[in-house]
Amino acid sequence: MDDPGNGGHAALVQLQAYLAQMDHAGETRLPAERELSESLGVSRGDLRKALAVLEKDGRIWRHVGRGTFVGSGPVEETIGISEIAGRTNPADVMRARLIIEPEIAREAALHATLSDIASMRQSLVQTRDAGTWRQYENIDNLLHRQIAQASRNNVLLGLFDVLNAVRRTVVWGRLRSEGTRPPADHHSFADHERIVEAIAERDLGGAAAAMRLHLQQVERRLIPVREAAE
Amino acid sequence: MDDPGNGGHAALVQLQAYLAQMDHAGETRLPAERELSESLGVSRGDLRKALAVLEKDGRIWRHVGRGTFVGSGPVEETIGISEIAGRTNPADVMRARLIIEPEIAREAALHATLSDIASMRQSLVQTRDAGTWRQYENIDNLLHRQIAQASRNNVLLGLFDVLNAVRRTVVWGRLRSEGTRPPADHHSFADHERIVEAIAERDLGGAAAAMRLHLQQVERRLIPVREAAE
DNA sequence: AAGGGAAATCATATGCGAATTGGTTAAATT
DNA sequence: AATTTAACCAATTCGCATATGATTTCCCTT
Repeated sequence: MDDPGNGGHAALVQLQAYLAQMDHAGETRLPAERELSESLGVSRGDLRKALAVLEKDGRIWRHVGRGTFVGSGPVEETIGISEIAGRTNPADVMRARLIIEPEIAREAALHATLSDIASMRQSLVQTRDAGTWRQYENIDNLLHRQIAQASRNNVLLGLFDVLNAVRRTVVWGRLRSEGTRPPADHHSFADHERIVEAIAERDLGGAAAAMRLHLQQVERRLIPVREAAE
Repeated sequence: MDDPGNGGHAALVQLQAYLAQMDHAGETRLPAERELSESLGVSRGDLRKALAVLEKDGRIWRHVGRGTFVGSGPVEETIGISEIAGRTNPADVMRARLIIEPEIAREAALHATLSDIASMRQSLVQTRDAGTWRQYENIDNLLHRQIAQASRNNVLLGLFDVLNAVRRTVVWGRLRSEGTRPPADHHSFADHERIVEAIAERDLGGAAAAMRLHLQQVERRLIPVREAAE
């Protein structure tokens, strides 16, 4: 039993027993390696070998400074916007918007309450009254978020917020010339109205199509034409 | 000029000048109110009135403990998974998956490299070899993420990660009975193979359809039937 | 001399208290 | 009477001490 090379195996057995006993208690974090090695009566090296096996097996999860946990690892609690934004570009952001926002509009057409729709219509008026591009963009942001909120699906709303944060980080600084204001015939005004009207009429496909059209207009404006690519 | 009631206006003018001078320097954070009021030679109360005007206008953004910033506010740098997960339910998560994952599969069919596809095929084999449900779920997770990675769109990949983290938080603890292993005729095996094959054949629509079918199977398994709702 | 274990060391993460900052209220001053 | 000033509150950040997993070094046993 004390053969060299079996020490690791013995530690693995003891550790598995410990895990089974602990898993029933609902605890997910196990003691520090220094304590556990002494508690189990095995060397820290052997304990680490056993832990490595279980980690590769996906039964535990280790992280420096935090500890060792049972299960498929503590779900990453927060995600960094800049981590995503740092490795992408405006084209990919638009692609992602074109994928999820039309479907969000579709869900909104299905689930929006009358008060949701009233809020959207109020934002529509405010976009036309915007005196500066900055004001316009704020209200435009608000309107798109109101649509996401009207989907009554907090997961979609959360994904929208992430996407929006990434977008604002990626295109940061790309401000339109200050002082000027959105022209009265700006395409977005009509686009937005079509979207809200489709939602109000519970036209699921129409809402999705209107949103898709709107985003394609924005894309065309943001990225120089590249017809052949599609 | 020293009329009472005009003090606020004077402060607003000075502050706007300060903002214009600072905005060109690229700095987004302005000094603390106590310093700035002394620096501009106005009372803190008047300064705060001016700041309130600019904030309502969307030109600056204030947050306790952090400071005051120019622009439409410092983009929220991190988003908490539990904030999303705490206000949702498995049905909404599945809904969101059904919206974005098929489209991710479509993008993957368009952009996947040969090495991407090879990795997926390897995961396919491993899912069949999984000895426990826990192992199976780990590899299943990996496969879905490989597909998202193959889209070559880091925004979509980031959104997938968020969605995945939310999913794992929402259904946390809903573990299948330990010890048993996935049956050989588990529907996911065939589903996964169809998805990967469609991606390998660059069949965009097929990949999306196969993924949608797969997720609908999973949904049916997770949530008791509710045919009438659709 | 070789192998293995214990201790030292490193890099990362957390916890806590002090300092900072916007928001609010009370006192003081003119 | 009104405004400025100061004091206080609540939320946030920052720095330092501590904890933890990873890695290296040293020493002892055989």
